[in-house]
Amino acid sequence: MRWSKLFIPTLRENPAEAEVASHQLLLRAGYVRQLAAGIYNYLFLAQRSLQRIIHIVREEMDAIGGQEMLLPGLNPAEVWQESGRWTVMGDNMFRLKDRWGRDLCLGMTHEEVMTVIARGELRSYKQLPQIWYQIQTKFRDEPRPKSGLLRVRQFLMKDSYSFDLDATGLDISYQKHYEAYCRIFDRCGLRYTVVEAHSGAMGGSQSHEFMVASDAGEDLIVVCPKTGYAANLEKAVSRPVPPLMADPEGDLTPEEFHTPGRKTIAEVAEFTGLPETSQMKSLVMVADGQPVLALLRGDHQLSETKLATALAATAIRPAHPAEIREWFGADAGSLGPVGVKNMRILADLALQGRKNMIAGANRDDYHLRHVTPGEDFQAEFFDLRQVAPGDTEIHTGEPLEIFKAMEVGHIFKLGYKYSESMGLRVLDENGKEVTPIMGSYGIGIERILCAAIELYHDADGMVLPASIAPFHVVITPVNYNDSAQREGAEKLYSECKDLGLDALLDDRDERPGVKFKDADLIGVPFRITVGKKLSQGTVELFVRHGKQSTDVPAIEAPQRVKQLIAG
RNA sequence: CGGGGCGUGGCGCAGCCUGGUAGCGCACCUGCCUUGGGCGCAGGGGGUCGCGUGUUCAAAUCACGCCGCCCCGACCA
Repeated sequence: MRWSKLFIPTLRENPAEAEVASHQLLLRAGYVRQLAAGIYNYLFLAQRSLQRIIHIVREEMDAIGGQEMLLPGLNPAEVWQESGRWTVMGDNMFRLKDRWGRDLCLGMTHEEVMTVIARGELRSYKQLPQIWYQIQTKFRDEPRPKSGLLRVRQFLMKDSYSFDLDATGLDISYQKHYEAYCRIFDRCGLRYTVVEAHSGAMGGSQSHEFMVASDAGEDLIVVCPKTGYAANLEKAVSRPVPPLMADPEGDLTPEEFHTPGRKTIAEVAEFTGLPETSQMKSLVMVADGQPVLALLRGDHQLSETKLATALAATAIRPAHPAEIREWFGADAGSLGPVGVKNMRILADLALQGRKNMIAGANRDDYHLRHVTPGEDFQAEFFDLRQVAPGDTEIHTGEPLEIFKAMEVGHIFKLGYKYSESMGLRVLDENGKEVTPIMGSYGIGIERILCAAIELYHDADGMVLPASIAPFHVVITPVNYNDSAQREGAEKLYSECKDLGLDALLDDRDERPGVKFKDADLIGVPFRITVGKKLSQGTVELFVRHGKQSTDVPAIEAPQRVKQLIAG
């Protein structure tokens, strides 16, 4: 294509609202324009790049037997009410009414609709397994869209769903997806980590996320380079650093002492001269309307996800100050488990076996010393603790690393949640009715592009992998008014096209600097520069990644580009 | 939903405190010039100053209300 005819609105300066690199560059390079918060127009370059990503996704999904469909974005309320998610999704769901006042919503994902198709048509075990997928626009009314295309309200997702006769079948479908996802992200040129993910209180049994390490990401992941352990922080387990001071020996009796104005763990630690690891942290939470007391070692953080999982709760929040006062007769800062009878007490595993610790006395400005779990109060023990820097791998004690990452894919064993609640049944080989088991698998299409930009950019712009760049190569005559250069460039352009390369001819009457800057910005991986040396039959081959430039014979240049892309 | 910031030509900003002429850089258009990293000269077009109400002789500027966008937090199948 000829640049002079294209709409590629590059910007010299960074738009003020863009914070993360991918957002800045997508705007500057003329890929996208914002229409509203979290809603973007994908212009020519973005569309090309996304189509190349989609092409890769489609090839790999087809390769594992996936069958592409296209389901409606507009859904009737009924199917979501059947699964119960009409209410569970809350404000994150875009809802609307038709002219008759019937409730509709915009699809956030398509488990329900896929299950409706399946239950209407699948009759026999002979029809299983099935893998159905689509590449489709999803709508989510995010409370806070941010970071350009990273968290938006409308986005493209490849979502697939597997239907199997039994758990063994699901394992196979799951594994197929796992491997297909690796191939997809490999082909897109991403460096990624597969982590164990929280599968939710929603009946899921196993789940992996495909994460790209980046400070622009919103997730934290825990990785052990030595053992290969990798998990989302929501799910990760670890061996905590040992307590800094041994507990006093013996079964001592709890003893109240005055702690005026000391509310935080740090203040109490300083006041008592005992480290935070000798303190017991008491957090009052409300899970599905029920109060619960969560206990942790003083230096540890509660994982609300783990607590919710332990309680099988769907909604969890910290208690309000008024609730705490009502239930405990004291304010946060002086709370503890001793004498608490009106709620469940869950304690983190790190408190198991500890004794004679410091805890709040449930009396303002008083704490207790010599508090021992199992003796002075009873608690249910669970892993409630968030992995912290310095923790080690739970089995080996090898060091763990924690870093930010963005989620580009997620695979999920759904189990029977939707097939059960929505009445999907088939007959097995004995003629007995059985409920198929499902899996659900998503890929964020735009996030692949964002992740690639976050991973591969420099001060001059994007450095996209050839597989997802909008063009493979740009042919840049230094002076388009020079007829020799112009003709040489035209020739190279058609040769590139003949080789099957996606070529862009920069036929604009611009100064060379402008053309170079623009080409660098939009991230085309290769550039053939046609200048004065053309008279000796030589052009320049510029490699965007690394910015190396070499003189090559003009007749060889297109083939060289093709080889570099293949290699 | 809590906290903070911003809204002035397409983009980036100044002007606002202390009310009175809307300004700069880039981009754009025309002409000349130039052609290896966002050239140069000259001329030119384009702005309901987010919206509304109020104060005032007079509002981009002051007050109140609303809307939008960004950031932090909460939230995030």
